[in-house]
Amino acid sequence: MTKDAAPSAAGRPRLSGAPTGSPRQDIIREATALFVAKGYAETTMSEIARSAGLRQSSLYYWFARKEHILQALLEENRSSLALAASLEGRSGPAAPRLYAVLHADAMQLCSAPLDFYEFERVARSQPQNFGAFFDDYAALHGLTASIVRQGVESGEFQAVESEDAATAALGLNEGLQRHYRQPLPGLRSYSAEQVSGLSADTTLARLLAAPGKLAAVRAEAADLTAGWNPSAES
Amino acid sequence: MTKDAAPSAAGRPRLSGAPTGSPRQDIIREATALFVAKGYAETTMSEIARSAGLRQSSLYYWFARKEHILQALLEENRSSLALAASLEGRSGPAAPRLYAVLHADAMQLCSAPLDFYEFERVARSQPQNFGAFFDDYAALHGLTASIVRQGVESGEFQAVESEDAATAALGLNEGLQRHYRQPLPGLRSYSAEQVSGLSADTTLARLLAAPGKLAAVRAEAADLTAGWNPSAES
DNA sequence: CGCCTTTTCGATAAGTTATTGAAAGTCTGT
DNA sequence: ACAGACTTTCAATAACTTATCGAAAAGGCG
Repeated sequence: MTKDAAPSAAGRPRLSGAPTGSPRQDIIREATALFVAKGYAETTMSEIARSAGLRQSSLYYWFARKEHILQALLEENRSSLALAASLEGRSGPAAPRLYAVLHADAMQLCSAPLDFYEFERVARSQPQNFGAFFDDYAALHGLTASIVRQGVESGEFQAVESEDAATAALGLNEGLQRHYRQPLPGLRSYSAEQVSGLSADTTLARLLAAPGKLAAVRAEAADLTAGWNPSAES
Repeated sequence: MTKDAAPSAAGRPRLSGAPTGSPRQDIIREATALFVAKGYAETTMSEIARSAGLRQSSLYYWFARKEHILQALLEENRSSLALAASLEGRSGPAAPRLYAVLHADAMQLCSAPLDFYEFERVARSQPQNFGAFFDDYAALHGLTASIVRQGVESGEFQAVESEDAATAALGLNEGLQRHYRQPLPGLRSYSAEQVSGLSADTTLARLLAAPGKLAAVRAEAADLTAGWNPSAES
């Protein structure tokens, strides 16, 4: 049941006559487009089925629950954690590493198919299926706090409590991604790059012992991120 | 239709025999408790009806749509805007006034019956009914930016773009309220006071030209807020 | 007493997620 | 070639949701 992708032409043919490619991937692709356009809660299984070219009840052959489609989406979005894991253990000043991690996380939050909070809501209602989500978050938080601690110990950063600083930094990322996804009426709207820059700038400006170095930190962070390939890590 | 509160004993008696006090207020009260406990989307009209002592369909005599109950809730939660409006025009240093506004806003976000993002989601789906929500937000943002600008001009703050700083400050409040309402597994949990302090501390530490003054600012802000009564303003 | 207003109720429509058993193909072994 | 197993799809339907409608049950008033 729920095989990954069977390009075989077996099974009852579709009424729509549509060419049955890789149903699982088709469903994920169409669902992603709909989630992006309308959000998770507002997208119905009937709409996904119509887009993917089969009937609503047939969807449940591939995904027993609506949340499982979301779960399949999640597993393609873990790159910022990999970057953080890589940069946490690297030598050199902490500030550019922290900037790179925060900026990459914000960019990922902005470009993900789903609003972070919508994702979190679903994850919380299905803890047994989304344990990886919370594990990843806790790991990212821990790595962020670790980089902060390194910066504090080296004197780059002011003397802050590293766990709280990490919570604030990630919370700022989450709060600001909203302003990219859903600009509030009457306020200016931001691009993903602007949101990510604002968030990382704000956190670093708060932490740096020498605030004048922010521009240099930003440039160094760009070097760290350049050529980063999430899947090419040990 | 939808009268405010008619303590008259007219109308068909309830099957439950419950004493029909002020149905509208009863419904709001019970719905609030359920929203706090389970969230808006997960609370059904049937549950609200059961708690309030009438039938599901009878609810629609008092509130034609589920969102109207939420709308009624909103109108009791506008105190931080009033504080901001009061403090924006006041003389004296900007830092304590900004701290007081941000702290009060965070406290309100934490103590509100509904998660900010859940509220925003509903508001966005019913713009004609929730225009006041967006108006209030834009007003709070404008006042916050104004106080930031005052601080920049007086030299208390670093030279920042005031609109962006306000966006970041409010976004941090919104992002952190989540950590109070729904602590993520594996991370420490915060009280409302801790969340609000962390948020206001973080923003002010980022803005202040003299970071060492944060403790003093915090104390002055407490004085500004002390004895503040939302409803006693011109 | 008959009529109007207020409030509640039951029945029901239309939409949602999810289950079930049957149908309609391909594939495999003999 | 063909019986049986396997894969995939479908229609029907259950259980739940928000919301509407007309009827019912009271009080108030001429």
